[in-house]
Amino acid sequence: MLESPMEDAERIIGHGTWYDKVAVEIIKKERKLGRSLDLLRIESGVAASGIPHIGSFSEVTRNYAVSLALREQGYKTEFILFSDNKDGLRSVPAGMPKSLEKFIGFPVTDIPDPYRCHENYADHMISLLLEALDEAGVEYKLIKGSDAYARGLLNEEIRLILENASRVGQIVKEETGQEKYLEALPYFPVCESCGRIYTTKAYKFLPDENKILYRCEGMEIKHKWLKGCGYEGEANYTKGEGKLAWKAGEFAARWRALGIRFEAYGKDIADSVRVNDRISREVLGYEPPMHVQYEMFLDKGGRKISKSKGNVFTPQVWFRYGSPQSMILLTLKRFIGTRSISVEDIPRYMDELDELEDVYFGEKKIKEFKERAKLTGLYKYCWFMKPPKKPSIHVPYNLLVSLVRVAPENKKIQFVAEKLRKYGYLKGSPSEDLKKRIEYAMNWVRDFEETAEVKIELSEKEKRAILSLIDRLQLIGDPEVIQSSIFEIARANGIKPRRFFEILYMILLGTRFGPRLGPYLVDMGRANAIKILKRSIDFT
RNA sequence: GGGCCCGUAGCUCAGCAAGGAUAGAGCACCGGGCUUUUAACCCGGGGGUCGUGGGUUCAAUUCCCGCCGGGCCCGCCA
Repeated sequence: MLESPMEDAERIIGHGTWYDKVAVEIIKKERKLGRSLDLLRIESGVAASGIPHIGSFSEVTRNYAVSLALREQGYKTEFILFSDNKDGLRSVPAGMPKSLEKFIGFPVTDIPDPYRCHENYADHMISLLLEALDEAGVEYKLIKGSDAYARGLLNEEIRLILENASRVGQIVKEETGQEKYLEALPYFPVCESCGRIYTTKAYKFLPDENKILYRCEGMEIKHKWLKGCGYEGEANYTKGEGKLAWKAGEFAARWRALGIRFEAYGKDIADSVRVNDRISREVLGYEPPMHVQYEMFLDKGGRKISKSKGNVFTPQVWFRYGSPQSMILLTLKRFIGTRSISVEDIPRYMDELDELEDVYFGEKKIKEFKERAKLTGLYKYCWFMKPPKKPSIHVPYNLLVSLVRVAPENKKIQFVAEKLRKYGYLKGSPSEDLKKRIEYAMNWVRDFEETAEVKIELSEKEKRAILSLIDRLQLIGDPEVIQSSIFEIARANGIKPRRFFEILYMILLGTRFGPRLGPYLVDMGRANAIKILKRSIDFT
């Protein structure tokens, strides 16, 4: 039984992506619960303790895409970015100053910014992520954990959780086997004496005074014992003098306080989410948001990404070689499936985005309706529903790279543009977008394909040939004449032209091939070429 | 110990969510075109028991279960 195209069309949900499907499920669930649909909040929790990487970025884009899908279906949404800036520093991230070690155990919002450009360590870290999100066009409302606690946003939830601490402890034990919270309260006060947060153990709740009694005992962090200072004190939770334990109710508290209806999470925190779902339901009386679990990105390693900053694959690194939309494509096209990625994959995503654009603008025909809808939808989500009005010029990334590689240093863009015109990709002068693409390719070549000048062994015959080419170059400026001179010189010296070209390319480009040599020598500047050729003779 | 993911062309992978007709791409390989070298680019070609065994179905690469192989996460904290 075959479906007619029309019937097929009616079956497409939203824009045909699974984000649209998730949105439908959220609505279905909320209707069933009878909750208000006036404003649907979606949350993304972001860490502020390390350098934001591709995973942090995708955590946000994936949640954001769902909020857009809801909006596309006519609902009002608000996308919340919750910065976990009260988390303690557990280790010094690779590439950061060792001096930070003395702050291990401190809430990251209380640690000074080692680079002194932001108010504190957490603000510095989160600003790196926000910068990338802004460039990508994500619209969000930022809530810092420190503000939320200080303003008392979670007061009611904290009180409920502390009043029912034994129930919470029981849930944690049932779901994870961990018995810690059967004894300790699920709240970490900041030690008033030493300033650390993970070293304290909360042991008594005084509901009438909004206070929690604690001792600064110390705790095991990453297999190392972090010593406490022994101080005994009291923390007022309504003033933000501490925070809830992540695993034992903090998520749940946020969900209820903010009315969160959806939150996707990485599989690394699956246990915490499961615990929090139960706490939300059983202790706070709030049906938890719908979830989707996504897989992690793994670092393939490989290329040197950044010598100084550790080997973190950050959005900033991506933006050196590819557009924000190409990275969004990476994060949105699939949810499941652990993927190993590295910078080497960027060209593929750039090309794939171009292909999606072709489908979107009808330049590439896809017969099957559903397939077309899906790809078009994905493209729109890559632009967060604000796709360009006109298609851009699509040049395969590796073509740009090979053109840039051989382009003379001082006139890269003109050289590449001229070749592209010749190849039929370009009419007239390059657009801003194309220039940007050339820039990506330039960064790529500069960072990964910089060829050291190659020393090659030259025979006497070959040296003579190069010397006579130098003579010609000093006199002749016509590219075509130079081109034929190369053949003549090769033959005159008993060298096969093919071999001579190879030698010249090795000397000039470090490769055995290259662009048409006559024009190229002129493009790179004859004086420059002469200098390099002379040096090659001196080498041997 | 608990949980998740992957297995599709020589290689890297897409497709699988809402099952549908000869299963796709890039690289590699082979042939041709273009450039007075090469590369690039363009056209064409070969190459697949979709890991495996069952089940559901008119129909399974797609859904369900078992098995084999590879990997990841959690089991402190976040």
